[in-house]
Amino acid sequence: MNWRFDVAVQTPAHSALGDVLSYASPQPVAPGTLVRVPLGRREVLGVVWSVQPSSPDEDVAGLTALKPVAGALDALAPLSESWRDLVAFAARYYQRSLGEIALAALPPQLRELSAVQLARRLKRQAAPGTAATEAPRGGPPPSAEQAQALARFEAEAGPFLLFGSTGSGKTEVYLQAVAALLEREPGAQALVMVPEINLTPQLEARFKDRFGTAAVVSLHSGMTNPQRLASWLAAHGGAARIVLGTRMAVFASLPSLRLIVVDEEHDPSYKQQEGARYSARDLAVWRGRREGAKVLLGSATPSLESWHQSRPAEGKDAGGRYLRLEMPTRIGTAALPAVRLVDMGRQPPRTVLSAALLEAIGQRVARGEQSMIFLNRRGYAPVLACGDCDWKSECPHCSAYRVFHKIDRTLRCHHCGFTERVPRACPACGNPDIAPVGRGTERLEEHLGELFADVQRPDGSPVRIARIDADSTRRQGALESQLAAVHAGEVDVLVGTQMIAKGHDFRRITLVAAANPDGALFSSDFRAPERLFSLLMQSAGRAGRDAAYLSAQGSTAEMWIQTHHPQHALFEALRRHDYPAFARRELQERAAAGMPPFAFQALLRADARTQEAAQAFLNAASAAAQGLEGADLVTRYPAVPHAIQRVANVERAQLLLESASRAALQRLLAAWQPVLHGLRREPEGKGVIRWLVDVDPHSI
DNA sequence: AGCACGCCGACT
DNA sequence: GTCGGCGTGCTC
Repeated sequence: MNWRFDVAVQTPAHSALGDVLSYASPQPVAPGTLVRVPLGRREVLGVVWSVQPSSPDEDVAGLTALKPVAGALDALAPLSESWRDLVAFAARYYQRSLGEIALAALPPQLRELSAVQLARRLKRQAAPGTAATEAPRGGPPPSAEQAQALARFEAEAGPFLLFGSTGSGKTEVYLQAVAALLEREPGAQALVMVPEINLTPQLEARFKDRFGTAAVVSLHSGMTNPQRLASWLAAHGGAARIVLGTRMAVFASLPSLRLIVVDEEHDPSYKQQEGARYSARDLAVWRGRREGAKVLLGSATPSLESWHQSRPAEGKDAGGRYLRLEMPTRIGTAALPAVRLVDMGRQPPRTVLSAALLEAIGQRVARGEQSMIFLNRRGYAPVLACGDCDWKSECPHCSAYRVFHKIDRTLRCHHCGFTERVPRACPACGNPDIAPVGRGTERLEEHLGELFADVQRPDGSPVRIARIDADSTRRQGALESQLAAVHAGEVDVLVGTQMIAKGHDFRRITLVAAANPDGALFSSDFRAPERLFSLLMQSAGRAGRDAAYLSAQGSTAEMWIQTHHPQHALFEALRRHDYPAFARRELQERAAAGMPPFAFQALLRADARTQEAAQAFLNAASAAAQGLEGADLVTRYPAVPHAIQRVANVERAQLLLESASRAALQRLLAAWQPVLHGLRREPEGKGVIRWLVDVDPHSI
């Protein structure tokens, strides 16, 4: 008897190959087994998707003889059917090949290991891991709100949206939910996801402290390949009770998965922005339902999708599918910071930091407290311009300005990386008077130094100003050491981009300011206000985290916002820390405009040498979509240039699809895929470098 | 995507 | 005479 294996291998997204390739084997294995198979001249790792008896002369895809499987990694338990379902769903939903998702979900080192090496590795790992899980240490007694949220979590099926303000103790709820699960079911597994690698160490410490070192493993791209393999094997073998990780962890093999936590579920990092553009949060919800695991999404500023999905039943509306748990009170800390709006229209022209804000920061410096100022623009100035002619520091390769970095006197393109030394004089007219326009974090840092030159700390020493952004933290470990300096009180005023807004528990910061957040108010990106609100709420949460410190100082926590639109509803809601009010308004606008979450979107993007070629491909694709299944329920917009039209001499264009029916959109995308592949060979596809489909795109 | 094969310019 | 440029095409 001979067997035919259909195997998922890492076939490229744009190849004409099918989802699975067929191989022959004299022996059957269970689906989900990892195998090595020949592919062209190389040998690659694959996942067996199905196995069936076959005759040796069987004809598959025009081939008369199948190549034999090179070997099976059968020391490893096969990947479960539910895992394969998750991979298959993600591949289908995000329009990628099965093998691409499946292989990306496995630790990279698995590709290099032979069956023998793997077996040895498994034996080594199994030995120490057999120790029984330690009994979890008890946590602090839950607050009334936490207890109530936990009680509902235990009683209902979910999925749940835990809406808890910063400092309300969401993490403690996660810990207790996991503790209750493990007490009831000692063999169960929990998956806990966070948006960023930087946030895993502190969370890992808390979980290990509660559940013991052996029970917890991490899974993220900052780990070395051997570490990742070890964690993955511990999860797959069931030895790890708790897996902490970033979005990639949603694909971890977890045979006894019973609980999935998605912390900061609104965070854009959950959406992968290259390759397979999946949303780990959405896949977590899907996976939870498929595997019967409870799903707990948590945020102080939920995504409007999740907020809408968790709306209570009202009148004729049956409500959303999620259950909302609310924890409005900040515990163990002072009240939320007072929000002060500064009307920049009433300030002298060209004011960078208003007199009132400077005064407030100065007072805090004098008291030995810390302040933090956000500006979402790194570098010294976003543009350099000639005073005589109309020369500006455009990037020759992109449709964007190069940013002036004073530190090394360079003009740097933040899109393609093209860097040159700053010219001595205008390259166009020779005028030596070329000047920076606008402000970045570098310039703000310098400006503050001048403004506070005479301000003294309590001990009479000069004020200490520091900056944290992608430039200051380029070196390995630089972020950690700079954060440590802030924690140690070695900094009085911290300037930075949004990277300092997230998660850091600074105890002595009492004032947070947003220098210039107006850009997002009238952005062409309809999600910009949502991101701004969440960023400002999160930033506000950095101030006054330690109530004891505040009262000892006789100080209060403040969040300052400099804006030309102090009456804007977004700031009004922020002033009252009222996310529900913000969400209500925003959802009304989205509903009226027929935008997500009231409609579903997908983008077709094309990159080409010329904008015409990119658009020609998209328009041909759009025309070819006419009449395909689902097309009647999907609106196809005309092809337009991307917001940043040219990057590294590649022209980019995109076409938006929108439908009130997710199913119709999915049907159209599925039917479109072969058409798009075919189009590349046609004259319309000439000059197209690549194309891609982005389902539920984040920025359009 | 790899990794071949394949057909034209400057070097030991 | 060969080393090597990346264009085109295939992988069960």
